[in-house]
Amino acid sequence: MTDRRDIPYRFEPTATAAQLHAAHGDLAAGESSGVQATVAGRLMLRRVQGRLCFGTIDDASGVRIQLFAPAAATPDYEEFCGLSIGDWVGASGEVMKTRRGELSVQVGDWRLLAEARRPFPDKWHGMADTDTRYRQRYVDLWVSPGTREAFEIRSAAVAAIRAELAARGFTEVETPMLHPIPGGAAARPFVTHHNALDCDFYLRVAPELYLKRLIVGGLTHVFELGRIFRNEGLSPRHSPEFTMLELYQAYADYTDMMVLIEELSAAAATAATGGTELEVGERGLDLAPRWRRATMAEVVSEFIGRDLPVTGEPDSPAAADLRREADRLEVATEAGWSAGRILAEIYERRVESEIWDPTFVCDFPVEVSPLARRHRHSDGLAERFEAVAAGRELANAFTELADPDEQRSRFAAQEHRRRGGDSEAMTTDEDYLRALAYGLPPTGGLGLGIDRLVMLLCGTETIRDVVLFPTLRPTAGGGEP
RNA sequence: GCCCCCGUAGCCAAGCCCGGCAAGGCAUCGGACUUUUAAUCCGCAGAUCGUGGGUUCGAAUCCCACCGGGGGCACCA
Repeated sequence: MTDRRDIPYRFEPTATAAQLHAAHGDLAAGESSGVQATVAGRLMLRRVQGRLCFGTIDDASGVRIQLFAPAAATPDYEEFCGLSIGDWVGASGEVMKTRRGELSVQVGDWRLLAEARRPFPDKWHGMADTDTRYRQRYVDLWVSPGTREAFEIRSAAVAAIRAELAARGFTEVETPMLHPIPGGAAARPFVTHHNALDCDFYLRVAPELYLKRLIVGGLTHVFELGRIFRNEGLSPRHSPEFTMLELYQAYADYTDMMVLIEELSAAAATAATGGTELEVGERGLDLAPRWRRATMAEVVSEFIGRDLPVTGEPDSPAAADLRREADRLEVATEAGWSAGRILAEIYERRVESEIWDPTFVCDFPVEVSPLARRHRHSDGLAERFEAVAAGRELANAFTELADPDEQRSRFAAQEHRRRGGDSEAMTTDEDYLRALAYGLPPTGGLGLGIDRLVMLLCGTETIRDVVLFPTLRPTAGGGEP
């Protein structure tokens, strides 16, 4: 005789709930299929009615299926009725529809697969406390509608991006996460220590400088899709660890990167949601190419309502003009900032969040773009853009700066800012300069925030909804008793 | 780091302004029920009201500090 409480070492379902609904959904109410099936999942609902018991299990296949257990046919019926909501159960029997037309497996045999020793949340209200949802995601995934879906969207989007890049001949690589010199982005790093080498390392803030070393090394199409770490504030749009697609393509420039971002984003949206038209909050958004291209000067001028100067030394009339606008918009500036720096500040603080439809904001001031090549036509600007949608930055890209001498002077300018108290300014990476000295061909590169893209696909306002285990302050002992 | 809001049973919650026995629902436990769909009906039990201090005859409620979360600012993508 089977001990139903004896957990088996192995269990073999023959069908998922989704498969059974697809194969037998057209059975008439009260009809039996004659087909045997074994299903397994978590018991989400249970209705005992005297000599009949109905259970609803969720097997994560997207739909639930009912277990129909008549006392006369179900072994250990009393014990079956005693199963708790949240228990994992496997059941075998004929696929049938009840008189009320609910597709079910009539339980001819069953096993307990795991006991829920802690009670599951309310079957109707679910889990409302965000703290508990994030800390106990293993419960949230079962009881909160949409949680699992968000991570399926995320998985589909990432898979689509990898497939698109493979089809274009890109090589996926993995570069160090432990960096002796933090580089590739203006951000404060996490610091850690290696005992055997007795030296500090920084968790990477960007893989950029390593990936460009690979272009020097002849890997002409490379990308890395992985976690990066920035020791900065948390917000609905910022997580200390987040996922970035970073990509470099030899012989390409930033206009090629625009096309690539459009195509990758549209492919990810289509794979994950079935189309490029999305709903974010109350508003619609379409990721289909072709996205708007506008210069930073244009979008800021539009916002303010008149043409603005773009470049100028700190003491120029252009800088004074922009400073007046910044003051009027209550954007703080510092003495010694060039016109471009002020323009970029106004853009970041006031304009970016107002841009809704997907837009490439192009031609950043060169002084805020230390790794981007100077614009081929416009003095004082760099061939750099950010992709913006729904008021949020999605991606950052440029035509890469390849000249080692100019790169050295750009690093020097960053060092100067660092000495001035800017803790996010870059430090000089001598080995990177050496790599450039071996020759970096014309190259386009991009960094695309995967979490931000998935947020658009899910229509959510908070990054924690697309991160399985968001960073939270640890609790004593790692959890409640 | 600063500002605002929140924290009541395993879960969802009322009560808090205006101090006076801590509602209700789900889950659990016991009972009834042979086609349920958040099953229904009857009954039992379950609460250091986030933690600590203060005011008061009396504090979930008012005050202070701390812990945790959310939002905003700052910083950034």
